[in-house]
Amino acid sequence: MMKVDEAVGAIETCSSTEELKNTLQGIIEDYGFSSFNMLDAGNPHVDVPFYIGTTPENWVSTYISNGFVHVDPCVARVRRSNTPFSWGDVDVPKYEGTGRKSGAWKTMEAAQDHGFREGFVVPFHYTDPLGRVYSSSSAFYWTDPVKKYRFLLSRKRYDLHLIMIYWAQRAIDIVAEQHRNRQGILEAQQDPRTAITLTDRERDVLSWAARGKTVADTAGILFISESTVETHLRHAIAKLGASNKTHGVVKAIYLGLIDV
Amino acid sequence: MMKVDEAVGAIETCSSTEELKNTLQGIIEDYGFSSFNMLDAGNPHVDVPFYIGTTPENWVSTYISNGFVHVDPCVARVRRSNTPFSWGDVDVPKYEGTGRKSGAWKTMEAAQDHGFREGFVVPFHYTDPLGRVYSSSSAFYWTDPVKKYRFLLSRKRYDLHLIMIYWAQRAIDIVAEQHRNRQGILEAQQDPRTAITLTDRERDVLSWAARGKTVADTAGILFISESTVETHLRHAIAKLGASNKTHGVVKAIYLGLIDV
DNA sequence: ATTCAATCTCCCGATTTTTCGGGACTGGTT
DNA sequence: AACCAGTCCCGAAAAATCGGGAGATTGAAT
Repeated sequence: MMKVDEAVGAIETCSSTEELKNTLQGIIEDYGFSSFNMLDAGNPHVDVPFYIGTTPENWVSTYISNGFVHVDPCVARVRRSNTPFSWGDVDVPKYEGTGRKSGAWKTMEAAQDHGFREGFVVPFHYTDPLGRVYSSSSAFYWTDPVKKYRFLLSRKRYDLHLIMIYWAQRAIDIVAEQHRNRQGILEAQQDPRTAITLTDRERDVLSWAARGKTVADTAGILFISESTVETHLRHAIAKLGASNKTHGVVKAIYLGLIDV
Repeated sequence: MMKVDEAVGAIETCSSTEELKNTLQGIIEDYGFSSFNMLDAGNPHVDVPFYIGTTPENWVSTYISNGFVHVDPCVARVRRSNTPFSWGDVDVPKYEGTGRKSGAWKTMEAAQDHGFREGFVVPFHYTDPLGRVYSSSSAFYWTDPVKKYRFLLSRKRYDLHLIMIYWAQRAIDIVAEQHRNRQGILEAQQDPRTAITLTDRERDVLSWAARGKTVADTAGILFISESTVETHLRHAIAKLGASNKTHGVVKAIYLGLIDV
């Protein structure tokens, strides 16, 4: 079996989502899983979130058409958790044999019907270069006897976690890069000669401006006069080639010059 | 040397922050590091963030009294990254040899002065059970020759990453539990990502504002009166709970409501 | 020791822009 | 009928922008 650092190395050399998908499929088959998928779990109200995976088409379409994203107990847990878990460990409100089945219950039942006896889910929370936060859910699907799964997991749980973290990261990077290339937002500024450098104070006033503070507020916070804040702000806006405070703040954020 | 799963096992049995601290100190000494710390890196405007670590008291006080939290390039990188890195790989705005030193440069210089030759930083982004998102920065400090560090890292980088993830998680869990006991249960807030819906026009005016356009500019572009643009802007700012145009634009970007 | 450039600090006055509180009319949808 | 999105207006107060100027401090280079 492939070692963890070999697996991660293989993942990190991938340059397309297709390649990435095949690489991971190879790795997890090694461990005994049948397929996997990874989806953006950030927003419960989106019907068809971002998705990559190798699970059979009929399972994907069942999942989507039944709106399981909204009720899947695994996805719900992923949003509030950081530790990997098995399907078997998720507590689904017991079906009492009477009344209506809960959405969570239906989801798990449908997975069983598709031959998935167990699954290993890895939550991954991450920030993009703008500092925006996302959550993703990755699942490995198991079709063999559960007993074998238990044995595997007792020994390889951390390996799987680590591999999935690096895989998810790589997937995000590739998608983000494609998006950047399509939109052409952030080129140009790579040349160190033209690179913009703000002073500490300029960054300070921009950061506070980004948080909605007025000049007067910022002056109070930084313990300097309003005139000084205005001066820093003017210099920063000029350096950034922006046309006003709002534009300056947005540019600074996109260039990674300030955090908010 | 302790195996990874043993280390993680040891971490997961800890029940107090003190115990946790000692456990990790033992583990990293095994790897050759001198000390470590972990701090909340959520936002750059907090003076004394949550902190646990074993770094010498004089380094901690230097770090705090100089306000390095605000300018530390490692912390800045952690906020927008998910992959571990070494201090040596952080690009500090080159010191041009003239004028003042930037805060980032001063921070790295001070670390050197305290005998830290290298460091390994692990970002960790996580959600608590209420769905709130945090970022933490963990650093392992190295005082031996750098060459030995490079060698260690080439072989143990993933082990260190994994250990730190589980450690950070355990630290958060313990602190959260103590906090709950003291303060009672905090109510979960609505996820702002799903709660706010802007109308098409509101998004339009915000997008143009993000590009630096004034109300008059936007009115010309959208072919509507200035009054209308103002109205849309006011509504958008109110919906976003922002305090002015700049704040509104920043919030909208972070919530993924507008693209620029 | 001197010079130099960058940074940080502060002020003035005039103009432009934003912000805030109202209100009002239209055209769809539910 | 009620609601929402979109459109438009008024007036006054608050804030930002612009283009100057100017002294203090700092760290590096000659």
